[in-house]
Amino acid sequence: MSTEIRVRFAPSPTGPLHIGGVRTALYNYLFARKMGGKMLLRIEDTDQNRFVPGAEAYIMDALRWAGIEIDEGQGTGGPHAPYRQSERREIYQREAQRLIDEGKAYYAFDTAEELDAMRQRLEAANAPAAQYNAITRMQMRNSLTLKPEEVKARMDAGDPYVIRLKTPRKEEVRLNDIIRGWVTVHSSAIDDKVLLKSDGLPTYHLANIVDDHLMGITHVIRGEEWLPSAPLHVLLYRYLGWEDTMPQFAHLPLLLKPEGNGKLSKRDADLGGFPIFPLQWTDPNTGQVARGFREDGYLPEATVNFLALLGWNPGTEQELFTMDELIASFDLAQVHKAGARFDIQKAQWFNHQYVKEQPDAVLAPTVQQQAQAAGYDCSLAKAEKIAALLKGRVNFAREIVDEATTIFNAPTHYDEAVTTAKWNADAVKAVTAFHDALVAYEGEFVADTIKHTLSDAVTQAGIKQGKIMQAMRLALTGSGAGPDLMLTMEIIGKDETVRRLEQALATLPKP
RNA sequence: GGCCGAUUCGUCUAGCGGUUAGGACAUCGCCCUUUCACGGCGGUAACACGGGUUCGAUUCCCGUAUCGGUCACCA
Repeated sequence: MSTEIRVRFAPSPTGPLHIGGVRTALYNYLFARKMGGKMLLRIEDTDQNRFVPGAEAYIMDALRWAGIEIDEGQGTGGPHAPYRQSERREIYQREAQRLIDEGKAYYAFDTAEELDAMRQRLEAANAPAAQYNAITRMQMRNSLTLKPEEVKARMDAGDPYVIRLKTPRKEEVRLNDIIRGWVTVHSSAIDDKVLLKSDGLPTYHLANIVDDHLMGITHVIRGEEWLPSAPLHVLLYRYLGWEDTMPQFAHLPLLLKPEGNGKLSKRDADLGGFPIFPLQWTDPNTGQVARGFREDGYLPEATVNFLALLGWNPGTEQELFTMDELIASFDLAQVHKAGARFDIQKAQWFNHQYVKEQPDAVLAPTVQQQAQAAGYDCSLAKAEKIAALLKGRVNFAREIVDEATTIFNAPTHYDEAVTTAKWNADAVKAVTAFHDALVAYEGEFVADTIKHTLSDAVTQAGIKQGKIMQAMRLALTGSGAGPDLMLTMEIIGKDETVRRLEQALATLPKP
């Protein structure tokens, strides 16, 4: 008997993966790695109506981007293939048939209209719950109420039918959730769920139990929205005779709106101006483009770190984690029970932490590309220097170029407040002296030597350096604020520095 | 509405009977810096309410309130 831990991420390919889904996948992955187990990917595409082309590929791309590795499953293969539920229909039909044969499920022929009528009738009668259950099923059209000959006749005639679970009338169903502890539900609250749809495909409830069992899943880690149907799943394991190897459940708290009520939605993302999908997604039907964390400039490491801490924490004060560190400290018992509001500011802070630690050479291509896109001429070497200068100031790599406009452009105007306050006779004298010193200077033009040249020139002119630095900055960049001036000059080069000083002297008002 | 779950600073959270209720984001102030930012230091700020249990409840139990989820031939 194997004790290997096996978990699965089982998304439905109905569109781009929601960021909450990424977190669910992440927790599964962390748990699997932590326990030395396996992470499976299964595609739950049993709803033909909701199938969206490209969604499956998107899911796999998104997981790869996040650094979540799949050990077995769709796209990877493994001993339990196929991992796409639409390709496993015979398996579900076989198990559903077994439930029928054992009297634990039955055929139902009710039409949508009949079901509607039943619910309306029950609601009108103020029934506690309008559901297809132990009581109401005897008034419906199914193999429990119809004569065997009629059931057979209908099936032979090709009448559409579903298979429903014969839920017991009164029975306590208990399950021990790893995160929440014991949860007890009375079977009367569970209705006769459809197990096999009239198109021959299973519903989630049947497919997930059958596959989890067949694939040897030991822990089901999924969103809290499944908690209400978890007792039904326990019942199914029992009826299928698999209760002794039933996986353990862990229901994760949901991601909530940044403000207001309800769970996080696409709409909140649009309103708040932040992504809700890991990768950009273009709807194949409408052509609408939804932004992604990746395209917005979030690093996968930052996104993962942010997501990991949204609902879980290690109990220590550590905030920054590599994937390996997350794996080492992850513990399902430390997952918080309540839903977490989605705070994009925190995500930005995490990104800042990671961007400033990126090697300059890694940032350089992005900077160069952004610079070129903005119409600037920028070598890779220059991009690397700019990255070094500015990466600590930004939340996103793409913002580096925004911060670098004073490097690419000579001033087109000069900040008025700074001009008024700092552009005086001493400033002109100092800028002139520095200009002249630079023209005569023949050595290497780097921050260190520039600093000395500047300092010497200004001192010789009889001026205190501190008094004119703002003016110097104004002359060179047009602004009173910005990154280190010496490094800025090094990057723009001697010729351009000299030229800008001349421009300032010629343009700024004579004090 | 029925059922299930949750409830600590504005937000993410630590806490698992006795703490000056800790950290992080955000915010404010100070320092650093020739400037801005980064960074460092510090401040403001929380146990939903009511009953129990207990020598003692943020912590355990029960109500109430509020929030969330779920009640499909969707997952």
